[in-house]
Amino acid sequence: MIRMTQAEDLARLAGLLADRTRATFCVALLDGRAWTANELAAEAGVAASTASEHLTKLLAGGLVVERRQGRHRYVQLADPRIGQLLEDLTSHAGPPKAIGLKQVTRNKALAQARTCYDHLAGRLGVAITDGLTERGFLSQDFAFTPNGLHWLETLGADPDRLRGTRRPLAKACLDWTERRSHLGGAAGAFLCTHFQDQGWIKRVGTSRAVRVTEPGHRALNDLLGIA
Amino acid sequence: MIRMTQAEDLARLAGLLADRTRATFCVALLDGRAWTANELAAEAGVAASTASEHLTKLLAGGLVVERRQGRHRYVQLADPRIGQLLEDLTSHAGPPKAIGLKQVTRNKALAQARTCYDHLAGRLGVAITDGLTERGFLSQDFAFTPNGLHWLETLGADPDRLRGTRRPLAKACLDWTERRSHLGGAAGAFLCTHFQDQGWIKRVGTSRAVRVTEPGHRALNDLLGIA
DNA sequence: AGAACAGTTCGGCCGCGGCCGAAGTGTCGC
DNA sequence: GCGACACTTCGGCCGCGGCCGAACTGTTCT
Repeated sequence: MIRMTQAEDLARLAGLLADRTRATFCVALLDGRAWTANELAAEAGVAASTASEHLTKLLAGGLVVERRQGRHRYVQLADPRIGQLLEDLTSHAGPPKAIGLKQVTRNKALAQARTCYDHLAGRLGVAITDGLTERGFLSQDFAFTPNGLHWLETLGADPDRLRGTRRPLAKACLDWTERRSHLGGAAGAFLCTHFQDQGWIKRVGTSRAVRVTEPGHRALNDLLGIA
Repeated sequence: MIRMTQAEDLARLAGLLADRTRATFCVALLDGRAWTANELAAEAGVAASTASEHLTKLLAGGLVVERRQGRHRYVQLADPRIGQLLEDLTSHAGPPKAIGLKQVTRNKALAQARTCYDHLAGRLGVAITDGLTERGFLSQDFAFTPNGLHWLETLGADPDRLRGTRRPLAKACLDWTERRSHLGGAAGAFLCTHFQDQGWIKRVGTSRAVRVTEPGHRALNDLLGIA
């Protein structure tokens, strides 16, 4: 019976998500960030030891990948396709009633513009990345050009200080609503906080979605040609 | 914490599939058929009482719908989208290695032409249905016209005998690779066996996929204008 | 009416798996 | 070096849930 194993595989995969704590981990990881084990433990409200065991299972199941770095264990979703699958599942998982407009528009808002850890993702994130590339500020391999560094300075950034940390100045971060890379790294984080400080974008409620304000639309158009 | 409930919903949905027996049920139901409780119990190798409990859970979870008929409880997937979701899951659930070409072509073969219980589904199934409709053999509401009955007789069928059973002669059966209905019922089953007897189609290995032979191509073109 | 059959409910058994705290390993910073 | 910290391993507790057989309801067939 070959089909038996198919059912078993399905059960095993589903079993990984069938636990409150592991599901909480996965939902958290949907933001695309790499989380540490302790952060996830706190998010789900369980002991570190418990979280460690769950992460080992998720890893063995291939849902997440890890990156050991010093005494930290960073974990993130293994593959954009896993993120897609999780989002499909959660969209079916909602309460049977009220499948309606709210969820859809909420998802649309997230796809439109959201934060990914500390920088901008979604359609807005890739639009910014495209704008930077078109203007010759960012090279194809996600490195800032001299012109790009100057542009950052005009916004009030100090490239040397941004580069002082371990963190790379610019980094490609994969986005699965767009299936393309957007700008992460120290520069991505700077732009996100700067845009917020200027009142160009506003967080929607407590979610990860953000909204571009009226002045924001004008500024982004002037700066990067984003309509 | 609103996001908590989201994780809980995900865990609840996954929990439905996280059991060997329920997963076996769902994989079986992927053929689109409505199964009785006993059939499913036999398929999974559990007692009828156990199957009954599982079906109640799947029903409550909205994964399946039931149709009570006499002393039978027919169960089938609630929605083509559920079938889609299950297929997505099983494609991720396979062994980590060998994700390659084989699976893809296998799925393509299934989408192309397959059996759905005892009749034909997939692209071939809907092509046959279209051919019957275009030639005026089948009405829009899936009933055979006088011409259609005569056509069945020319193939060697006995419409009166086919109608003798409880089973409807023609029945619409929803197909989720095509997202349209194809011909089920006694006539659908007759055509499937007849095509096989004539050597027009051949089962691929032990799977549900079928392949149209060379003579089959010619015959189907002559009979129903299927290229 | 009686027998056969499909499905359901209930009680009880059993094992799996999630949880924690305590103790242990490796890393970083002073 | 020492303490602080991130994480892991282990032992033990506990409850949930899957499983069955037995008894029951309701339908169909003769």
